[in-house]
Amino acid sequence: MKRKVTLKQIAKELDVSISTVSKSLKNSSEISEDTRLKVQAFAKLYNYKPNNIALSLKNKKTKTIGIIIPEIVHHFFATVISGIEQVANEQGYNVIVCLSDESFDKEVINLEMLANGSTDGFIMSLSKETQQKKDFHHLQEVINQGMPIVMFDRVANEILADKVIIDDLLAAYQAVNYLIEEGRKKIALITTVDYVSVGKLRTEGYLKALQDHNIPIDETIILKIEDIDNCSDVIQKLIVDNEIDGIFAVNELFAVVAIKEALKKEVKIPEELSVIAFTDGIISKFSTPTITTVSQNGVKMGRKAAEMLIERLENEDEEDERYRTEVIETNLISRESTKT
Amino acid sequence: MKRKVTLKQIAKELDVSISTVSKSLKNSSEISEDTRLKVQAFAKLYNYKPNNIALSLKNKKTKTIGIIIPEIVHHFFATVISGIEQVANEQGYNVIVCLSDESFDKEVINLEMLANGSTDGFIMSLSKETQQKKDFHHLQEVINQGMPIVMFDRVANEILADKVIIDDLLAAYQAVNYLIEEGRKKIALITTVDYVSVGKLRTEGYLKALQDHNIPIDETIILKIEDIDNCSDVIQKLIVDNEIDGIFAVNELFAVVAIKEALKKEVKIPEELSVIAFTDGIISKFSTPTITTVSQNGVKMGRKAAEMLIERLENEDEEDERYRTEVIETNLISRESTKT
DNA sequence: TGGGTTACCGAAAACGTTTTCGTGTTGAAA
DNA sequence: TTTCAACACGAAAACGTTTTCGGTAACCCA
Repeated sequence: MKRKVTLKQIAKELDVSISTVSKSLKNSSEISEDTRLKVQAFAKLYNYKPNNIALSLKNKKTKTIGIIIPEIVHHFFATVISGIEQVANEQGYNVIVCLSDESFDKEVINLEMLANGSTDGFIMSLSKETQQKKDFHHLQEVINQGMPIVMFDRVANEILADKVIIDDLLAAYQAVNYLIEEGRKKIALITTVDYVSVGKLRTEGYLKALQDHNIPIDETIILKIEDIDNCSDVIQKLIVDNEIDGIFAVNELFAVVAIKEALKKEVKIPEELSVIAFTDGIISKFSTPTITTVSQNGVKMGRKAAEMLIERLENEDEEDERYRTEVIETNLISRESTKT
Repeated sequence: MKRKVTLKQIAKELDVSISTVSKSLKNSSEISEDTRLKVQAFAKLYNYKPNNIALSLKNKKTKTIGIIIPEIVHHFFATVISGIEQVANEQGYNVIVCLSDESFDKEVINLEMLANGSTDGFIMSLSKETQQKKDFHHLQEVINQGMPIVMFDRVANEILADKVIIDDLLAAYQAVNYLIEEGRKKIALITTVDYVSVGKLRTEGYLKALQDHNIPIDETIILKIEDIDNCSDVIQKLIVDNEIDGIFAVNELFAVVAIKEALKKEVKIPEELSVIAFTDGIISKFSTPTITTVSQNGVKMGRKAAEMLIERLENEDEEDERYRTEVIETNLISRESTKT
């Protein structure tokens, strides 16, 4: 087992100084061609590669991006990581991924851990608990230390930072509009609890669409679900008890459960009941019927977030305090769960 | 913006030496209580946290695990990462994720990049291209340098290293058995091209099950699919042209496409056609009908891989050359796509 | 008074780089 | 012969830690 070779070892073997070796490998004109080639040959032979840690310490740059997200077994977050990784890779950065598991404490711990030199900046989406507590001092502290943060999807208005979002309100508005224009009169909403920022915005979009079409808002067909694992009963009740003809769900899981419950009760989709879901994931594509969705381009969001972060990192001297919020466009993908 | 404070700065402020500060913070008995408390108070005030990079350089340990996988927008791989992250977190390690995109070159580049000091070891699953080329010198080189690697799922027999796998052959055998015992006589196989190690093993399991029950092997109902995106036509043809009554698919995507095509042709599932898929993902749970699957516990695989790697890292002095291959048990999850 | 402890602290090396600044040698010009 | 530039290379600092080794007092005991 041959351990990694260092400049010092090469220097010793060739009986020159460390500086000479370093310069030779960088093709410095200070060094004679003779020694230069000799050193390079030797380095190649022993497969010398500079030690990243030493470089990081010297340059005060790790070329590493920290990603902190609530979970990874989740189609949307996985696509975002994928997007981040693409541009990170192009620009010579690595990504180090931490999961908060929707926990405030884990989010804080991970952030502090990585902030001590391990990464140059962060891309993150807040945990539910953090959004509920509205406690963002950990973010602020990291920002104060001069580390840029780019937030995506679940962002905090209270924090001054670059952000990448979709227009949740507008997209929800358009989705509900779509149902209305299809002729649906009684459109239910299946959403999350309010403290999740995107859930709240999507709910607002739903309400606004109804209002703009003078459709009365019926609180009994607005379902706020906390426990995603045991939602089928309450969703079935929603469908059975009310004569709804449309459902707007803030994620595809709610939608697919709703469809399954509706089919059980022999409600025809899309003839009698039309369903639109937020987030275009794998479920919508393969469910029967396939589900019309608002597609949230995770890869694009990830790419954009990474681009914004890296740009800040590469121009750190400029210290531009004008933070940008980038809005990624969504589009409605028509499938079998709606008529038109 | 207050940058991170260092030992040196604290030392200067308090007019003591760096060593004194370091020792004070470590509660060394060498330092008088007076100075100790003074230093600690100051450090706390300025929120001192040791710089990870400097520590890594000194200790020659990064406390970081490199993960290299083919893709991340993939339920199985995401669960594995999740499992790895769990135990890494418990043990104070971070994970840095790289994607090979099924490309040999990217796998090599990522591996070499991270091997230069960024990580203490690797957990990886080979890209398709690597398996096809059977070129593993990049792995061997890293191992020779003393970095432990744990391979999972798509492993290479040629490489001596710790591995975490499932018994693909046995699991496939059992799945096909299940169909046979259900009374199915003509069972088709939908699989990948042969160079993917797990695909090959699962195919072998299928063949063995048929042989053991004296069912003749019919090559016309064995489908090897290369292009996963355009497989529906050929799968439909398989179903229509042959009077099959069972399908064993090596992943859930093939299965769900098969089910959709069958339903289109009004083939009743599971009455006329029974379907079992490998890999228990999100599709199987929410497809209609839900799909009976061989569950491959990704979280468990990830956890085990991380445990094995960390154990090696923490006992590096011992240099135990006996590599282990851990087999994670699978289980068959009965759902609606099969009768019993 | 001298020798030995003990308590407290600092200097310096080490990890592996890069880079600035010297320094010595050579050759040519004056 | 002197002077100066060009050339080739090395020493050392710096990044932020930890840890070993010394060193200097003060104290105790004989």
